[in-house]
Amino acid sequence: MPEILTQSIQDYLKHIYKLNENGDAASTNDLATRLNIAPASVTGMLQKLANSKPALVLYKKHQGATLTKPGEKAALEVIRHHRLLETFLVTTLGYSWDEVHSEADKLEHVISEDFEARIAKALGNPSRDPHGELIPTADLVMPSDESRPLASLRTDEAATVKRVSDDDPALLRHLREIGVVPEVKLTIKNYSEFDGNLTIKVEGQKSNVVLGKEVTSKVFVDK
Amino acid sequence: MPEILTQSIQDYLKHIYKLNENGDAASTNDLATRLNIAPASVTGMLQKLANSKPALVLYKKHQGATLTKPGEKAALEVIRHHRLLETFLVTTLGYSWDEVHSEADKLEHVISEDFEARIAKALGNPSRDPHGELIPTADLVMPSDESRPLASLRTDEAATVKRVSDDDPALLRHLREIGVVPEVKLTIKNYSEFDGNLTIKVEGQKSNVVLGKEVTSKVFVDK
DNA sequence: ACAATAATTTAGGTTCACCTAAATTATATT
DNA sequence: AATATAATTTAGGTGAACCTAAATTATTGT
Ligand SMILES: [Mn+2]
Ligand SMILES: [Mn+2]
Ligand SMILES: [Mn+2]
Ligand SMILES: [Mn+2]
Repeated sequence: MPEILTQSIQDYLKHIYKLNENGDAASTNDLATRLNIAPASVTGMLQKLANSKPALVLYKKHQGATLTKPGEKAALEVIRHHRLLETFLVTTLGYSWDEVHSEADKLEHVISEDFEARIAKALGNPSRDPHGELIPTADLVMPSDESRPLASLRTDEAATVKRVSDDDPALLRHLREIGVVPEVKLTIKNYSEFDGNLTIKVEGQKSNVVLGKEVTSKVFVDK
Repeated sequence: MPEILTQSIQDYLKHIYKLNENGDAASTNDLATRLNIAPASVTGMLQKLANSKPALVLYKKHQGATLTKPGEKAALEVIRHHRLLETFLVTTLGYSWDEVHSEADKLEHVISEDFEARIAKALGNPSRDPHGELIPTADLVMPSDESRPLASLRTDEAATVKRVSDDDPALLRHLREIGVVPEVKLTIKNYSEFDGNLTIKVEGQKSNVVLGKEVTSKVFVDK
């Protein structure tokens, strides 16, 4: 049993968790892309994680990987660290929301449970991070998320921004600029059948904006 | 050239720096003890650090290791991180001074220069950490330290506590209890020729305390 | 159904930072 | 000066986490 979860293993579990959120098993290639590791190396690690005691992933060759219960707990632990850290960096150290992701990606593996508890308390046990992403609870349960991609809305529909993808600083700066941040309301003025572009009125903004799929697939809203 | 300084290398450099502070070169065995690594492994690493471009240490077999200028800068970088982090943990997150060392030992390798700059600013560019240890400046210069071991004082001498060794939580809790913390004044009431014990009156404390060498060699004072 | 393409796995490396055991040097004691 | 002791180095490992190139297995389009 990997009594100690290395930083590498923690990263694998975190990314498998995120891929699993989209319904299906995490494929070797998808993991390789996201982790920036050769597919062959990913296969090796998946085999190891599946054969460890306790098994952290469920893996059948050519079928991708799923987390076991212990694997999921470990993943949620890392994700909780990451999101609490991002919140802490913004709230306490004045980072902007596009600067926190990479810092949190390093710190998440290193902080103690004590540190985690202290920042959670200092922040008032927040339920969402600066990008609106849900923070797993202290007992490692992920709150349910009803939001859906902005890209799935059509003309005249209205919704509230809930969360945005956090890994692209340039996207985050753009979103901030056009006012697309959590809890802001917006209305779809037009949907273009041709390219999927959405023309959107954002609450508090003078002019409408047109957003392509690269953006609307990374913003999640509630109706 | 180790363009990237691994966590291991950073630890070696930090400990070589500290051993060098006591005047002479850092011996293989002393490093092995402090790093909890077999002497044979330390030899290997010292050879590697001496042969890297640029060389980080000066090393001649059987003579121990000294830092080169680049090695010293790298060491001071890590030490600055460590001490700023300790200060931050105490000031901002309410850690007590015996809890911060191990947390800082992990974080010191991972924070960005941006993080370093932000906490330094938030803390008002402190010159000492919670244990009174001097913090290297942002341009990596170590301020000079005039303090000497409490153990070197004799009967009737008076002094001010400047810093205490930070790596033993039990010692730190004891020192706090008897009021031996930075900037506190004390007077030597008796020196025992036999075992080196000192009987000490600590400013603000009702009764005298007797301290052995294990303690008095880890407390540093100014006259 | 079958070839072309894509995804995945196997095989055989590498690097890093360790280890133990044995051999070699240095230093200290008589 | 010789010997005992301590410090240091050499030699020959290991395990983790990667890599590339080649081989295998799945999937897709016609
Ligand atoms: Mn993030
Ligand atoms: Mn945790
Ligand atoms: Mn720094
Ligand atoms: Mn300290």
